Amino acid sequence: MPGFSLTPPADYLLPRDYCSYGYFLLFPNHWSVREQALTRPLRLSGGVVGIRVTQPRRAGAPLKIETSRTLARDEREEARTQITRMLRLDEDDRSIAEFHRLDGRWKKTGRGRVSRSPTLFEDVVKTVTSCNVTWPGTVQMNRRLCEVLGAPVPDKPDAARTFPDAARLARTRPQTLRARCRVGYRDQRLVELARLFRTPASRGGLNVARLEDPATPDDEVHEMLIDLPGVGPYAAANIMQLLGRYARLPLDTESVRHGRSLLGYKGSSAQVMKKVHSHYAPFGPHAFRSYWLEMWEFYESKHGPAWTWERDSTGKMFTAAQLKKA
DNA sequence: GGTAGACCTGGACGC
DNA sequence: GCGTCCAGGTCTACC
Repeated sequence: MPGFSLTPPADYLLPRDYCSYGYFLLFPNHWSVREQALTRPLRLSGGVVGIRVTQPRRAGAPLKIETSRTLARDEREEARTQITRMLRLDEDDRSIAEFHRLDGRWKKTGRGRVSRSPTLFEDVVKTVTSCNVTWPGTVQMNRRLCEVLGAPVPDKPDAARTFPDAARLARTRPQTLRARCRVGYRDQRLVELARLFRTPASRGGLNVARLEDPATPDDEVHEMLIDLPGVGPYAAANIMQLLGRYARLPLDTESVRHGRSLLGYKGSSAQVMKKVHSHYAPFGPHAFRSYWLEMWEFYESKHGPAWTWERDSTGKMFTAAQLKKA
């Protein structure tokens, strides 16, 4: 199998750092528990390619990237960029060290990276499909978006199809999204979202470069995100953490549950949310990482390490009823 | 600025 | 197996 290798940061451990956020369980991602390998298709300028990522069980060991076809040099660079984004290999070591200084609980395990998607568009759509729906619904929507609108990996009919890009989603009829992808009332919003990604900023579209520029102030990024269809305060804060901006907390009903059961807060949902917010405020620019890793540790205490979770049977672990029981 | 109610789907539960 | 209830964040209308 053709491929290439990628040198990660010295502390990088694929199972721990990739299986660190729920999106690792969403199509078209697939984590093989048995092989401890990530597979998924990527969309490159020369067409779709299937990738398989593995790492010897040693922090910092080179990542082995196997590809379903031989890539030209520029395509390999594209794949490298997307994989780097997805695995957060570009997360500044100093940022992780600073986080560990602020919240010493994670230094020993080395946790700090939270995985994401190869593109911002996929992250935004995944966030919108996680709003106002239980986790199995999110799993279903993402699976169907790929099955209905994704492109196949050439010569690999059994492989997952790509996540639809903005161009594909922008020309899909809302009725198709609703009927075949089961996205419900999100149909029109998703199409509008895709159109905003497709339209140049000079013609009223989304300024993606400005959003992804680390020099853009948090407040400006938040303002741009909150204007997007389907994006409210929770989704905006979540997209911000996916952009590497960890100061804001995407608080939802799960946060309230966490605040009550683990942090011992009492009162109305709004009061508990306020208290949860204050609880993580001392972690400043790394608040989200403290919050999220605490939540993740709780899930793992109930279900074992995330790298042992099977994608196709995990949905039911995170229904509201199961979490209440936990 | 704050809030009530609609939006849509799938899981849970009772029969 | 069927019907009903409920969970979930965003958006709009209204005060």
